[in-house]
Amino acid sequence: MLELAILGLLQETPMHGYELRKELATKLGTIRAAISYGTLYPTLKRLQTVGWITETAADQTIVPPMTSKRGRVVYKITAEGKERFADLLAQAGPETYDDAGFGVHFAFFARTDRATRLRILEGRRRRIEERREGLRDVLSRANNRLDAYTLELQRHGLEAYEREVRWLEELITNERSGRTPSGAADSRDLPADLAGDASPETPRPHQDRP
Amino acid sequence: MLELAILGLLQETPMHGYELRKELATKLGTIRAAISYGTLYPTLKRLQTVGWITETAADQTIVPPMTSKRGRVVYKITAEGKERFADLLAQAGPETYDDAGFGVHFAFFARTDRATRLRILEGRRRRIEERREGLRDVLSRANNRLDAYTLELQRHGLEAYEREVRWLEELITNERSGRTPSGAADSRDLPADLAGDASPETPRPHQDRP
DNA sequence: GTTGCGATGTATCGGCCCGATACATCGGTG
DNA sequence: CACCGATGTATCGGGCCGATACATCGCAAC
Repeated sequence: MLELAILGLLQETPMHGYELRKELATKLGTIRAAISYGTLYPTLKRLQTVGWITETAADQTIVPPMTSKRGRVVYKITAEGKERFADLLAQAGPETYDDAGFGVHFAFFARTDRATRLRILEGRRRRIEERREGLRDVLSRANNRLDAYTLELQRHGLEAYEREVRWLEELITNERSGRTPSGAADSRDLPADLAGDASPETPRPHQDRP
Repeated sequence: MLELAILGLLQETPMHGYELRKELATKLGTIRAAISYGTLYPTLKRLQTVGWITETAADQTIVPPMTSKRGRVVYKITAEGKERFADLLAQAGPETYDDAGFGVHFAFFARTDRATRLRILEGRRRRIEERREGLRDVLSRANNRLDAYTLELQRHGLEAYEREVRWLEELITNERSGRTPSGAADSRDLPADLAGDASPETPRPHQDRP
């Protein structure tokens, strides 16, 4: 799942690990607080060995600091990596509907075609509905087996599920009626490769120091 | 964190692994969907080696099935385990305030004294407030750097944080005014072992459905 | 001016936890 | 009696986290 997020960000622009972590944090903020380096670097290494990203020496002309020794490492997505990213975005397995998986997929919906978006939203809704029903069963059946605090916890969780289902329903309706959340361009018309140079009103996905 | 939950359940009654998993699921339903056996059994083993629980052969007189071969294993909490459970419940570290940690602690609030409950609720509130502020910063500062879907994801996450803070605030107010969610007995007076049967009356802290 | 501190930056290690898998028994129903 | 779903115990590979270590840069305080 993290692999997908990394490929997605590197598709926008090459970065080094530290930047990647920050971008990941703002992009997925609500989904995963902040990715650990103990996760990030091994994952980057893994992505290199399978050839989806490459490691390039720091671009000295643009970014002077860290001149010697253990210099910065800039990661860049490969052509094969772009293919894999597209594949991963399009194909939705069961892990696409859990909290982390759904969040990452959703964060890249601007790069996903409408059919896939709908499929994922509906899969997610189904997943949450299942959890909601399970919780309702517990609450109705085991009402006197649980103490008040535990019940309150369940009640609060149930409310959160109900709210999420409503949210998903709204998104699904919007998708069906052709509207994206607030007018983002539909990805069907995108060049499939907008790599480094950002779209007009999407200024610098990331601002490097002047 | 899982250790705490296991000790808590075994304090109510001895169980074998399969039961434990089910009880865990209903008790923590909203927190962690269902604990994996790949987590449960190693954890039980670990708890045995440190001496907080013991493994006893299945009680044949009561539970006849699984008569031979790889029989059921019933786990029971030890005296030291009870002490550790009390310690873990009372002392709140940083991990007490993350999603999993808070959920487990909350699920055993009926066994926690009021001062500790307040401390934990306030710590959790602070934690969520921090996340909320971070998210607000992202949303206000990077409004034009993110696409509509990502923004929608953040907005939804922000709303969830705001809702949780309100929920916590309500719980804190209730605690301060001496009311537990619905009148569960304060744990100071409990016999430390109330096993299976629950509180007689379980009204709603928060009234909702008819 | 140098000292020290906070932000930037790369990397590893132990450990928790998950999903997949394997194996075995028990209580039914066809 | 054959099968099947629920019950039950257990391991393995791998993802991810928190703690930790180490190095550089920019800057402000002394």
